[in-house]
Amino acid sequence: MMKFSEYKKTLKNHDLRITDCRIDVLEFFLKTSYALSFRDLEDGLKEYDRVTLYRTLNSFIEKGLLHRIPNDNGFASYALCLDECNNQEHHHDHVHFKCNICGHIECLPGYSIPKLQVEDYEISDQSLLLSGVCKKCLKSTAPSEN
Amino acid sequence: MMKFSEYKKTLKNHDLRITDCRIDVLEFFLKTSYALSFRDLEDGLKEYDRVTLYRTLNSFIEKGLLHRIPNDNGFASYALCLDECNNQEHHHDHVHFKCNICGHIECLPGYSIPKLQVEDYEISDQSLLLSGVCKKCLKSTAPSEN
DNA sequence: CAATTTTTGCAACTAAATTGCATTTGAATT
DNA sequence: AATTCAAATGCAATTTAGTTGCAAAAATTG
Repeated sequence: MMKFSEYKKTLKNHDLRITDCRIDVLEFFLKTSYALSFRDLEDGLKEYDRVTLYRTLNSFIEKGLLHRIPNDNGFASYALCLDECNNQEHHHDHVHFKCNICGHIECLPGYSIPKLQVEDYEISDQSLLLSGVCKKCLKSTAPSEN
Repeated sequence: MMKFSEYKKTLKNHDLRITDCRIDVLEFFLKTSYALSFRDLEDGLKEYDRVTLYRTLNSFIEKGLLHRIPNDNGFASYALCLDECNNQEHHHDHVHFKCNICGHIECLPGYSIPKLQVEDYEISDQSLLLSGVCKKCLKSTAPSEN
């Protein structure tokens, strides 16, 4: 499988040096369907120092590879940006979903935020967080119901 | 003026004991048009211990008097709930606005979020955060422009 | 493969938030 | 209004999150 060289290409495209840590972090995000918290990273990649993981997250964000999703519990999580993002510009008009059962946050790339006009205000950015029960948890909690 | 007894009533209605600190915190929120951070509280109410302020915020949230608005800078802010909220149920389908000039976050109670249907997901709550330039800052930064 | 720049890991540090506990205060009851 | 019990407060100590400085290691460039 060619994963490794794909990862390298992705990092290069975002103006990031190729290091073991960055490759592992990138892979972690790619193989996970939901947004990861710092804690998730720390638990999943014990071979790297906390500080290095913080710095990796920050450089990924700075270079447009990740975006930060603030959470009402105070712990932000992070998800891969769609291809539109880069070093210069970030576009995050997509919708996030938080499941109240499993707690995972995910991006809903297919959906975009209905543009709202607010009188007397100039709106340049918007972020929408939905919550409820996600696809997986719906299946596993009520399989017989319908 | 009857403020004081109004405050008491509000606290009682939310199943909260009446204390000096709670009255002052409630008043602070009522007299401020934007959401307050913990820091705002700490600076504005120096007569109380930080710990007490933390606990006051938490009990207000628990009893449905305040809601927490996560901020992308990591510092949440807090705003009074509309009347629908109580001990049992929280409804926060209103819109929040963050001004990139003054940094203040406010609720936009007149606006509600267009209901989004997402296939395979059960949506129970939604929160929309807009950002841009608020009414006040628009006026003060470009008074001659129109 | 040598030179230069960036990244990493460690230790120390700062700041935010929580916990335990003794004391004080609020409110229900007599 | 005095008594009682539960809840709230303040302080000290602690935990947790995140950052900074710096020397060593690794990555890029030519």
